[in-house]
Amino acid sequence: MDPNSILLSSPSQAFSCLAEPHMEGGKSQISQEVTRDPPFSWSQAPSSSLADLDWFWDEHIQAKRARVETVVQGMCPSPSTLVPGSARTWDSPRYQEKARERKRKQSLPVQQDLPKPGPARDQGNRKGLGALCVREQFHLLQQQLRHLQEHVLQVAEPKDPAQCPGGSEKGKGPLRVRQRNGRGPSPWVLDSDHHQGSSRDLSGVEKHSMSEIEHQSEKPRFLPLGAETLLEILREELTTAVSQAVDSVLQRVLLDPPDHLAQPSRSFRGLVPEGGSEPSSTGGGACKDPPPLATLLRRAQSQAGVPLGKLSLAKPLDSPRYPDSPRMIPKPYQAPPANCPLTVPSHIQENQILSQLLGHASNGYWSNNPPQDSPSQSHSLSESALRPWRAVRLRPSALSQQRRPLPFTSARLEHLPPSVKVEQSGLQAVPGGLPFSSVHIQEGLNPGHLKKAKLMFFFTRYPSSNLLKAYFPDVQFNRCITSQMIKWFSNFREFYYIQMEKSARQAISEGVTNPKMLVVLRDSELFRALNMHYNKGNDFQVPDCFLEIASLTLQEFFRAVSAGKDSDPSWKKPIYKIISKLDSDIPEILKSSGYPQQLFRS
DNA sequence: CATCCTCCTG
DNA sequence: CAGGAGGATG
Repeated sequence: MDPNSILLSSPSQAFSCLAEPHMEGGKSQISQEVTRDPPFSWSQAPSSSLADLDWFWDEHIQAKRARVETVVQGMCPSPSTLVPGSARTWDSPRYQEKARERKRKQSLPVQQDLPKPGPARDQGNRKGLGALCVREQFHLLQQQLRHLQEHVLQVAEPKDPAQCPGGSEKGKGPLRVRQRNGRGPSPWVLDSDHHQGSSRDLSGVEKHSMSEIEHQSEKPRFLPLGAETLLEILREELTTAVSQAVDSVLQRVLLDPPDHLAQPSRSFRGLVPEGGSEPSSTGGGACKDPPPLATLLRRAQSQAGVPLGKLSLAKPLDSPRYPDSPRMIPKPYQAPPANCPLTVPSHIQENQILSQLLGHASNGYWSNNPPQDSPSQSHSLSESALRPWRAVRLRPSALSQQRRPLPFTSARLEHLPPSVKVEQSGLQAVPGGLPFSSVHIQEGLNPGHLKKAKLMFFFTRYPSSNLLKAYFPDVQFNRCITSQMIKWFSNFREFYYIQMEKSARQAISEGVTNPKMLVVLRDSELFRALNMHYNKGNDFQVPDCFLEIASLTLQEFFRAVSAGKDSDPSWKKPIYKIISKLDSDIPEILKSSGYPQQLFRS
């Protein structure tokens, strides 16, 4: 549908048709629109509306509106001051809306089995073929472990036993240091060229199976504080690194035959045997191809970098500050090598993985500097005071600098081709009951899981239960747990959509007419609200693809409301449907079993 | 019948 | 966020 076709010269105009008591006219118009909308045929408008039903729906709608309204008003105290004519938009005349609303005929359980074009759908797992590969991978890992161990030993060597009475500081010291060193590449490697020696703590590592590393908890008592600290760090890092690496390798091997290295997507296309999941056409893409909006996205994408001609609306907003560019500076996670992660030989990747993991949080998602956007935040503060709907902004030229939504740095961590989403339930179930991935399965869900789920929401709004199982290997799934988690996402969605609708309406009340003008930026009100909700503490770098989805959602709401679709009781359904198709792949880091804990130390 | 989704409420 | 209702789907 051509966005321009729904553009209205003024927002008030958009709503005037609702406000005016054109009962008949309005109704037919709506139903027409709906019916001629092929993709959303489910929102068919049964034209049979009884008089009493009208009344019923009037109240119903009123209630609903009131809800949103209160929310909006909380943020937009005096919209009328901005656009005089728009004040009455969806506010005052809401009774008069011909509540042609028929029964809550909302079909479309949206997600359900919309064959998620996404990679993350059910994949068959191929066992057996990978045995050889597994071996190979293990060798590699072991070698790497050996190297690491060498470093460890060097550092671990007791310098002067007498100096260290005992690890009184053990609790805090390591943690502090770890946080400090969190980013850089293996810190200890740098200054560890001395001290040969052995700590019983680590000497046995190699002999035991990897998973046992975790159990080697006794710590060398007589190490100098520095060494002890390093040891502590190392041990933890190694534990997570190894388990993660092993997990990934296993997953890949189990799910993907050896030929996966060269042609990831191909190898999987043939695999998707069951689950009605259609062979993902996305190949390597993160955000799957969104059929409906693909063009829109692409357009936006192609527009990026092209100086927009008339941004008269935006300019006033931005001019007070610095030019847009600073805000657009690529975030840390715009990893350069992310381009060709899949073509890299696996062992290289393996190395990178280990070093990265050991380097801790070198995947750009973790922002150790919470005030990441501090510069812009300070601005937006004052600015938002002036502009209630700061949430939306004209599409800046630099938006979506890296349009390919999935070039996260973490791609380097991603063994699996993006299109390969492990959909099996955890690794515990690995054949042969490998001792690895000694995940401490626990009964219920803890706050860590909730937090993780929220972060996952940045990538997937409609996760399947299988996906959830795959990403929470340390959770013993049962009906209850599954439902609860699904409920979580449902709640997330609710909040998300409410925010979107709110912002869209605000934009409309501000006189915005072109949906393309609406864009969610990191310093926008909307973003802050979302970030606050899903990423309290800011310890995660919100992926750009989420911003794009958010922008899209916003635009869709804008269009719908502008077109008066919101008089249809199920007017949101089409939007839900669209959004449900735009789930992205979730980076591997989020899958690691030990993940929740890692969050809490930051 | 089971599962999931939205909406509403507390 | 959890519960529950009502509806859709397979």
